[in-house]
Amino acid sequence: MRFEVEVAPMDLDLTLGCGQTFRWRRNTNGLWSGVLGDQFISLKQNGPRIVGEAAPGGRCVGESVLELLRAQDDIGRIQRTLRRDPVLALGMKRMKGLRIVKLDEWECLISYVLATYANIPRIMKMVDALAVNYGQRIARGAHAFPDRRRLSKSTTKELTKLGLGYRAGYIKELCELVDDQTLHSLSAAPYENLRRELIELPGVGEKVADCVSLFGFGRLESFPIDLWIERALARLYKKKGSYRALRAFAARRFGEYAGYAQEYLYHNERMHAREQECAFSEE
DNA sequence: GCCCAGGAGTGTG
DNA sequence: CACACTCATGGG
Repeated sequence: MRFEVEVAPMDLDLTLGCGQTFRWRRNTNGLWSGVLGDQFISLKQNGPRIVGEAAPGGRCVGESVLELLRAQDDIGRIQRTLRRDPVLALGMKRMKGLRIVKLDEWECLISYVLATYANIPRIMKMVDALAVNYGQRIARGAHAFPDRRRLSKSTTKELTKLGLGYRAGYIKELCELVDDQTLHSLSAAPYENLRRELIELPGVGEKVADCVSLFGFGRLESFPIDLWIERALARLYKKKGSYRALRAFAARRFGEYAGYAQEYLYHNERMHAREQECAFSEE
């Protein structure tokens, strides 16, 4: 079933490829494929339109894609707000098509617990291993991300063997602790409460809680600070310090759209490290 | 082989 | 509060 949605501004390669999400792959033709719910989906950008394809009978797939890509975000307004920061104002326009994604809460929580102290290729491999081994098989040999019930069937030993390392125990504990009711109630919680409750979960510290708040629960004021963001803040703002201090700095400086500022800085810093085109520079 | 990775947990000063 | 150490492993 073919569908078409409009999202503007939009850069599909940046949005799906910058390391926010771990289950979307791009082939050499620029076709992205991934899974939303129990649907295997292919996406291709055609200017302001996203042309997609899903298995026959897939319902509301277009809506799922609009949600994933946060089509309702007013990027113009967000960038006008962030432009008050002179560093971001410098090159933010070039990243207009980079959007924060909205992931499934459970998948996001598990994914970012796996993401601790691992690089992105490895995270993709771990998440994929969970899907292949415990997720429901769907179209074209693809697998849905396993829900709590399915993932509970795993053992710590199996998970370790799949390459999760010390993260295996956290995943087992999360299966016991986090049910749909928990996620539902967290969805309705104010950001600070959500963050506090996430941090109480095993394997979830401040950084993971901020990622899950941002990408899983859609809280745009969240500002996850990983090694790249630490470097960006030190290089571009001469700002160093504890997580708490950096977080307070970001909240003051970037306000309600700190999440977008974070994603711009994160992407920019990685490009800078690769000595590729980067928009923000200290000079 | 070496260094690094979208860190967290625990213990100590 | 700030450090220091451990955890387990694949990717570049």
